[in-house]
Amino acid sequence: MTHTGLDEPKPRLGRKRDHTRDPEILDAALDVLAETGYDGMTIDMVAARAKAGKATLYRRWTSKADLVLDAVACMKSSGIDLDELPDTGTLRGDLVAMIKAPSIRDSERKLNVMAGIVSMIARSPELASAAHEALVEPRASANRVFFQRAIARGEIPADCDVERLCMIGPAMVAYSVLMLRKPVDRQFLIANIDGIILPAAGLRATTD
Amino acid sequence: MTHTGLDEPKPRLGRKRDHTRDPEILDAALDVLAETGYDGMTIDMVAARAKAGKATLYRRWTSKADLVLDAVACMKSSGIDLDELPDTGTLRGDLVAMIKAPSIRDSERKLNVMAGIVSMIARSPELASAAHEALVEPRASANRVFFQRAIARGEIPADCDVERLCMIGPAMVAYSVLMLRKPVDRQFLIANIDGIILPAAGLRATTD
DNA sequence: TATATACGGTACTATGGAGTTCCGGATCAA
DNA sequence: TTGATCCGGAACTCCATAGTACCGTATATA
Repeated sequence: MTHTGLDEPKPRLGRKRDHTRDPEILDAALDVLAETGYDGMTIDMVAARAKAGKATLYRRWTSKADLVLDAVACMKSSGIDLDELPDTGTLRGDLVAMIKAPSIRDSERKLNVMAGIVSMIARSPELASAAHEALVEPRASANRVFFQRAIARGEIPADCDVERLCMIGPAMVAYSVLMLRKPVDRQFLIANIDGIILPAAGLRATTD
Repeated sequence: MTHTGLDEPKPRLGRKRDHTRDPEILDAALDVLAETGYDGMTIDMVAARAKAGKATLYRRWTSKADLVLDAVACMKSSGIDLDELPDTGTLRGDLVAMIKAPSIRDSERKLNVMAGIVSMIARSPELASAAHEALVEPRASANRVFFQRAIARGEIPADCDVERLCMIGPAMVAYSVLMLRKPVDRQFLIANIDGIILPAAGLRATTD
């Protein structure tokens, strides 16, 4: 919700800027970004999608790059809430509990946004870290909690390579969506958990 | 090496087209593609890199899209040779034998090319299938051979989900390079084999 | 009510790159 | 040698889009 637009100075007179529209505009930008990629996206498209004037966009963001950076950064606060993670008592239960229709749609959208900016990322460290914070880190953090809980419970060995285990799910989803262009479903995610992640964590066939 | 350029009709008179330059030009296109992405790449860049004239490129390919499509398709014949796969007698041996410095460089280049065209792929089915054939399928095919051999030997269960197992390695590499922007090394790949792939295939700690 | 600024919308300018044309020189066949 | 076609290179046209300017209108303060 917070963004880095140039909205700090408080002018004294005249009509106030309608900041309630910022999220709508950023959301429109993300839609266009996911559909056409960074270079295919035009400011006119975003303005039209948000039913706003092009000048309005340039009043709030200095450039296309600035708008995209802000839009990507603002995805951080959507989706996974680290304070409300499931806690089912088992590693498998926690991982499965993360599979919900809205969560699948959310991660698919994030990946399409990622697809639209990957080629930029190599040339823009700012965008790279924004994308990492907003698209990669949230899900990795959630997984980290689950695996550390499982270690604390003695459910899996303490010398597990947690960072590597955290990658498996996101890596398989990203590969399926971006490389194979195959949308993921519940069955795919469950099979990843039971067929790859749990065995890699040292757990054999599920008894959950 | 074979490409889809417009080189069929044999003109009768005058100087012949120097087809030995085609691979150099396509290779230059791949370099630029990997460095700047599809939209960042200009025909002038490719021509300059290949020390060729822009007109020469347009004599051979009808458009930028055509050139890129051909360049991507031609990667198919580089890298993995399905007729010369290692056969060490164990699944782990085969997988480890695929890890070689040139192979790592090759797959890193392929992934950077992929990064440069992902956003196009959603809108160009032709490019999508070319990329799949050249960048995704070769490695998956090699892995398929290894897992099927292992099943035939009775080394791993016959009801293994081979397609899913084939994805793990490429998915982890792609995630590391594209999402985490972390180049892979031998240690990373070995850890993936021992920590994820073999356990998922039903093999416990390595005895190889 | 008067003033200042935001709004959505349209018209404009400036820039960069796709694709074309033309050049002098090189290389083939006859 | 000649004529056709290639080559690398440079100069060009054309178009899309980033970014700006201005319109009439809406909404805030004073």
